[in-house]
Amino acid sequence: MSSGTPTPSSARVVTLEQPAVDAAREAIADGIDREALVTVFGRCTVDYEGRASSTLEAGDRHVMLKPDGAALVHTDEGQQPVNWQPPGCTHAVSCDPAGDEDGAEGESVLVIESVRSTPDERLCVRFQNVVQVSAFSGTDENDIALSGTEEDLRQRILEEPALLETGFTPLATERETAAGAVDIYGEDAAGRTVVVELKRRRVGPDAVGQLRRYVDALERDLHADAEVRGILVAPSVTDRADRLLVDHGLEFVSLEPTSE
Amino acid sequence: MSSGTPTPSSARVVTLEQPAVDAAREAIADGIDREALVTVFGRCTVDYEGRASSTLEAGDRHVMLKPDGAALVHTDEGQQPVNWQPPGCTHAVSCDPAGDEDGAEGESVLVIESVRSTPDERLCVRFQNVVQVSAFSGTDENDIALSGTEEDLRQRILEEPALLETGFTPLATERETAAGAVDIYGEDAAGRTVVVELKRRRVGPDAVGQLRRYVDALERDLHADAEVRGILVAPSVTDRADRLLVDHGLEFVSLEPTSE
DNA sequence: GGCTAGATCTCGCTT
DNA sequence: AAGCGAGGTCTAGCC
Repeated sequence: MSSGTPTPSSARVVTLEQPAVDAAREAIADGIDREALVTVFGRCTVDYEGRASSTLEAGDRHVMLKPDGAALVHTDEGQQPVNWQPPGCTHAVSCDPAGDEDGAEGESVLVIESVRSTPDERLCVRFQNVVQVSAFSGTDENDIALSGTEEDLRQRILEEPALLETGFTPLATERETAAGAVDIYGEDAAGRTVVVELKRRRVGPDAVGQLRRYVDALERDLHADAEVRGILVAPSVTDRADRLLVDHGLEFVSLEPTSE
Repeated sequence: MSSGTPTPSSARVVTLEQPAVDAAREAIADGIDREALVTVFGRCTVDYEGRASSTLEAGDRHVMLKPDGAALVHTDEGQQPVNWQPPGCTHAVSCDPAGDEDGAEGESVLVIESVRSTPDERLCVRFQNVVQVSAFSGTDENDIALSGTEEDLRQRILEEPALLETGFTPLATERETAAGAVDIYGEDAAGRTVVVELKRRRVGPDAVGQLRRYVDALERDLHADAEVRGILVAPSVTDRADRLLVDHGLEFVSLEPTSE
């Protein structure tokens, strides 16, 4: 399928600049129908109601509607969208009479709504001015390959258990306890039960609490005076987390997800 | 400053469709210089190296470069970008000889790099085909107004402490302990110290661990046999969290951030 | 659908 | 710069 020359992309775009409201509505509706990725840039207000509720007065923003139902409203700042809707929403576009101070005007505004249920949530973007509408179609067959995750750290220990400590033997991953699944369950050189909690980066008090719950649960499960060791594995810990570890008789081993 | 008619937006856009590599490079560089919000859609590969590392083979994606240094790479699926760079990065755009199988070709590809330090991180997007380049300029003076947050829940209780329980008296918010700041610190009708942990939504085991740490820390701080009550306030709790509450002698009060 | 925990979490705040 | 916790977190996996 692939040749020496780059595969010519089948990607397409339809772009409108400064469109009239109705032309914008049509282009957006068409893009949604064609399952394109639709973007709209212009001056708009944004209202959200659902798990919480929010309002945002007029400003120039970039709106992205994805064919899977996701919606994103971006300002010129921040990595995160100022408003959004998760995948699974239904996008709708329409024209409304301008609901401004002068209701008698013949002007109309472009309205984009993204709605979902469970939970009921609605995002409404009203454009006073549309600067650009684009509808992108393309293909993306490839998934991202990521390394340096907690899963990599787990693999590293399973392949070389001595990294944790000499004589450590992993017996299970995701072993279930009354408090939830343990990252690595095993035993030490002396045959004592070991619970290992993995974190890909420096950890704070939360991770200690997690490990503590697993150790407590296992000590009950395994009956009586069973001694269960809890080991937190991470690149490093904060001071407060370290104090908590000591207070609760838990241990720490410094390891990173990947070697170097 | 604002009149009866909608303020004409000063927002502008420069759009190129199917640009030659060098024209794309120039438009993007110019947009970055002008502190515009720049978007590029086309077939690209993406490489990331930093806190973790990732690679992504060719596909059609939407790239957004923000003037604050943020970079986002979106596919047609998901609310989250497949790759990104946080605000504070430096964006750079250039043309490279096509690094494909046939190195002798005169073709060149468009390369966008976003780099930051602390931690050292680099994102590199290589476009085989550029379908559209846009550079948006606009203004956004307004901040979002959000309600239904934990802060709203706090205000609700401070204004009507009896919502927690009859006779409750708040004494401080964000009261510092050895384990961190407590959401609400107060005392009950009998004069006993009360620690309140707030959550805007249904909570699991984590929140119980948090409350537990605060109560433990205060019992040590306040000396000896001081009895400290810990109350978790949230709309609801999971079964496992409820069991943990009971096990550790903690209490639960059901409250939502806003009244209906 | 709910529960649990991870994430290159991001973001804001405080030290 | 680091620590800490909130978030409309989102997302994946499992039950």
